Amino acid sequence: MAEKEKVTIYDISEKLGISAATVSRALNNNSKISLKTRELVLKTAAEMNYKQNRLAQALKSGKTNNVGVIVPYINRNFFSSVIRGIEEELSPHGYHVIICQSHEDVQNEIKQVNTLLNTQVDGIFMSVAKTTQDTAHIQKAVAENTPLVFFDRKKNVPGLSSVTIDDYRGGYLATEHLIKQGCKRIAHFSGDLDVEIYKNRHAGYLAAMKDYKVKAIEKFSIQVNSKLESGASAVKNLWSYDEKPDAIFSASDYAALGAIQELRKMKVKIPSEVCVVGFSNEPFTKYMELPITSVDQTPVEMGRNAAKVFLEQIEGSKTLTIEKKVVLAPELYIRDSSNRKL
Amino acid sequence: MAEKEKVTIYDISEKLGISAATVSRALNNNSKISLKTRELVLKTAAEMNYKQNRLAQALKSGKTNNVGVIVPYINRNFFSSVIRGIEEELSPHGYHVIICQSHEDVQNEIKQVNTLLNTQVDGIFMSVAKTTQDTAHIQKAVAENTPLVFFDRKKNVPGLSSVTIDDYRGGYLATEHLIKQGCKRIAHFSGDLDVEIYKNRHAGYLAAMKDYKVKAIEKFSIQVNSKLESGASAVKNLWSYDEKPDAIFSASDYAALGAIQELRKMKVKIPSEVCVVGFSNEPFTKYMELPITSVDQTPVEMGRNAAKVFLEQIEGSKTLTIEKKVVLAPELYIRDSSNRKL
DNA sequence: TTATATTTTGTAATCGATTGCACTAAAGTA
DNA sequence: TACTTTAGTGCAATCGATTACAAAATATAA
Repeated sequence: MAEKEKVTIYDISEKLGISAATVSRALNNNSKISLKTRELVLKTAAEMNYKQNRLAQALKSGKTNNVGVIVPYINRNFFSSVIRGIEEELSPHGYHVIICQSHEDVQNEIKQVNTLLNTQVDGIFMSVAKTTQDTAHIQKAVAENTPLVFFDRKKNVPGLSSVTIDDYRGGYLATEHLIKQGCKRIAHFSGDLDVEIYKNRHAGYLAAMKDYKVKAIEKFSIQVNSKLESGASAVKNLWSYDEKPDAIFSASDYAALGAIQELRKMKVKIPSEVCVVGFSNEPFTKYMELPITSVDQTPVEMGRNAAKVFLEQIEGSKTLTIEKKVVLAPELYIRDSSNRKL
Repeated sequence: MAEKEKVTIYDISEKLGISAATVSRALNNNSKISLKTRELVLKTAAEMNYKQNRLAQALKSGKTNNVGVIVPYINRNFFSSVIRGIEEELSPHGYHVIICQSHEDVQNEIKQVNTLLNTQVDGIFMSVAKTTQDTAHIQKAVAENTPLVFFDRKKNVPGLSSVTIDDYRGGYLATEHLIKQGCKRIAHFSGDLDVEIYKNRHAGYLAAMKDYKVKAIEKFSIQVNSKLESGASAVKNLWSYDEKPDAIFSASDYAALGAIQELRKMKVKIPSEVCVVGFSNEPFTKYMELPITSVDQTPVEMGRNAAKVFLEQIEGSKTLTIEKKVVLAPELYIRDSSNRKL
């Protein structure tokens, strides 16, 4: 009904008796055009409620002002926070953010990259799926000259930038803190060591142990996944040994929580007998009755930084590929689960 | 460098010595075209690695295959879960999801609606900002014939569909549960009663009280916001009275948690002396040592349903506007904070 | 075999904005 | 006055795909 007819530059040109080219030039505010015509056009355009057709513009220029973000799941606090950062940094520059989920599966990831490239996004942000090994689909972006920025979980692909946190440092900080609490037998719950971030957290743990001359007991390093049960069963496992840990540094907050719950059942006192530190600073960690110490990954900042890297890339000369590796400093939030000085 | 030349239908038509129109028809698989040519074209297209230019297509057809979602903040669990539902339902249909944040501010909301309409999205999903009163910007979508589906927080605009949960029922269920636990003096923490969802939860609370002939004490209804402190101070307030509540139904999980923390400080036993029920089923509620009973809003389902409504709208006849109000049933997750039968 | 119906294909316009090139008119120079 | 600049516009092609209409090719009927 109301079906507003869309106003085009042709409507304006007709109304003013000038060519559409002139209208376009006036609107774009640059070329050589007389002040008089420009003002007339701008005024008329406003009166007629003209709105640029961004599709036509995109077709002509090849620039869509859309970027894509690929994450495993959008409703994980960490990822949605990164996306928030990206959106807030990019939105003032006129970009729209398209979100895609890989469901932690390479096949989906490949599909998503392809459709994003096909819709001609101006850039792609991604945190790769845990299982991603081959990077052919990612290199396609390079081949098509579409900037791609990794965040958190990256792959080493020449020409591509990344924004990550210093997981090694995060692991180091957490472990150092435990050592300073007087802990001597510190266990580590790591994620899949084939995934870079977990490998680095583990390395940070080992480095701190070494620096402070605390013996790292091999069987105290246990691989878990991000589930409560996984942390719980790791604890059962550890407590079956004669020599029991007096601290746990878990690369996952969920596993840390599972561990705490299990320890409670076993009447082990936290933090006096065992200190626990998690990783990610999930919202729940600070709400617990026994708030959990955790390493914060500053996800919103990560998103903002990824966006900035993208903008530099776009605004810089197109031919020159800059490969920028931004590494953010994680922050340790010390809470009751590991604070003996209460 | 590699800068792959994009293959167009003209390249194919040239290679095969036929017209681009024929190629287009073969690709679109519909019109009358000989089987022979179609197969030849499809084969060649595949060989040449042809990819449709979605921009050109969008310009011609006016359909972008993009939809926009406007939420207050994307990194709130509820909203990101709804978005997940929308994405998962729409992605198989070839749609991309663009996300926008209103930051709970009408001015931003207006801006977002406008830029989404300007980029010609095929549809808009939104949960309005708390402060939104005027709906002129929303009616603009109606005027431009762009389907708009509200979820959770809606406005009454003729012609627009919505997917919400039955907040009234949620409030009723929570209150009924408390009554069945034997509670007689049930307090209610409500949100801003100008906001429909909070009004309805409140109404559900009152209705259950009435149905079960439990006296609703006026001063036991307190307006809070979604902050821990707000819940804590509401408790202080309530406990200054001679007659103290023996249950709290909070329309916010955060306020419920704040209340629990305050009650703990006051050495009030939960659930034996006071039962507490929250609303939203935030992830943290189930992780607490004293897990909190809460009303689940089935956000992913809400997103899926909103997407379905949109698809119906799109696929149905364009002229006929269907106004569909989907109301989902909330679910009460009973946990220790209100379960006396432990 | 010729006339007619039916497929199949091509031509050209269209979606809206941008831009190289050409042209006009006004200003500047000798 | 005659000639060169230069500012300001218009023309028309372009970005790629779609589609009404016309034309050609093929099939069917008489």
